[in-house]
Amino acid sequence: MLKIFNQSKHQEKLNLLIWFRLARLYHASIRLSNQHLSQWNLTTSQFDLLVQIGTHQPLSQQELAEKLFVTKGNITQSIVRLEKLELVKRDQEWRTKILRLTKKGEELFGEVVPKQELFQASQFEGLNKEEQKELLRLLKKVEVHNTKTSIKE
Amino acid sequence: MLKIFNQSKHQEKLNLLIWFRLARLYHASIRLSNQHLSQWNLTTSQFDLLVQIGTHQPLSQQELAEKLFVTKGNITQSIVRLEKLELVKRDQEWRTKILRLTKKGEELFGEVVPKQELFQASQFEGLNKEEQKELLRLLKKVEVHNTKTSIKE
DNA sequence: TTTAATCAGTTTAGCACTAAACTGATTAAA
DNA sequence: TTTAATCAGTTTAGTGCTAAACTGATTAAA
Repeated sequence: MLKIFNQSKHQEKLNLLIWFRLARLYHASIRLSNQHLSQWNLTTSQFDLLVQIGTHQPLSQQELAEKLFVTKGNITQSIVRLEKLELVKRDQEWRTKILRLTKKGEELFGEVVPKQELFQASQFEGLNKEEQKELLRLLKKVEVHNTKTSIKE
Repeated sequence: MLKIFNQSKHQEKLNLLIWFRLARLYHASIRLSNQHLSQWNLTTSQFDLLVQIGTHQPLSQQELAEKLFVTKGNITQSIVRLEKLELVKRDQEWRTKILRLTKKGEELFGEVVPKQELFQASQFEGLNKEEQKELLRLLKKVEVHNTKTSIKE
C-alpha cells in the first residue's frame, strides 16, 4: 500500500518506459510471427490454438479458453474457422464439445510447431544466457506481483 | 549467423518461456488498463491516440501512424471514432490532414493521462529500482538486436 | 504538355477479440 | 414435480487491426 505513495516521480517515468518498450516489442514480435506463419496460411492466434489442442487433446472449448486466457465466445468463433480449414474436429460428448486435431491438423502441427517455436525463440538470441534467465525471472516476478495484488480488489 | 546454430535445445526452451511470459503479461496488462480506462469511456488504443495527439499536436495522420506503429488505414478509422466523440478535430491543410485535440479532448487529456500513466507504471512496482532498470535494459537490447537483424533480410 | 511516379488518406474484406444477452440441457431445491 | 440455479456453448454488436486496392491531388520526367 505504502509503495504506491512511495513511488517517486522518477520511478514512475521509468516504469512507463518499460511499459512502452514491452508493448512495442510485443507488437513487433507478433507482426514478425504473422509474416513467418503466412507460408502455412496461418495466423499467430490460429497457431496458438493448434499448439494448445495438439498438446492437450482431447479437451473442451471451456478448457481451451482458460489455457489461452480468452473468452468462450472467441473460442467458438475461431474454432469454427479452424474446422472449415479441416484442421480441428469437434465431437459433442455429454454436454461439452471435445476438440481434437484432424489428420491434416496433426500433420501441420508436426511440421509448423518446431519451426515456429525456433523462430519465436530466436527473437531473444540477442541476449546471452544469463540475461535470458534474468529477463524470465523479472517477467515472472512482475506477473506474480500483479496476480497477488489484483485478487484483493 | 553462427549463433542460430549454436543455440542449444535448452536455450530454445528458455526463450520460448520468455515469449509466453511476455505475451501473457502484455495481455493481462491491456485488460487491466481497459478496465481502468472504462470509467472515462475510453479504450487503451483510444488513450494511446489521445496521448500522441496531445503531446505532439499539430500532426498529420501519417505521422501519427508512424509514432504508433500502425497502418494509415487504422488511423483513418480510429480517428473518425474520436471525431464523433468530439475529442479530436481534423483540418485539411495543403494535402495533409492536421490533427488537434478539441477543447473537450484537452480537458480529458489533462484529467486521464496522469492517472492512467500512474496506473500503468504501478504494474511494475513489484520490482525494485535496480530490477526495473535491468528489465528496461534487457527489453531495449532485444529490440535493438531484432531491428538490426531484420533489416538485412 | 501529356504521361508517369509519388504521396496522404480512404475503402473493403477479413481476422481477432470482448461484453453481455441468450439457448438448451442438467442438476438441485421447494 | 414444478421451479430455480448452473453450466457449455452460441450469438450479437461493437472495437481494433491488417493487407491490398483504390482516390485524387501534386510533382517530375518525356
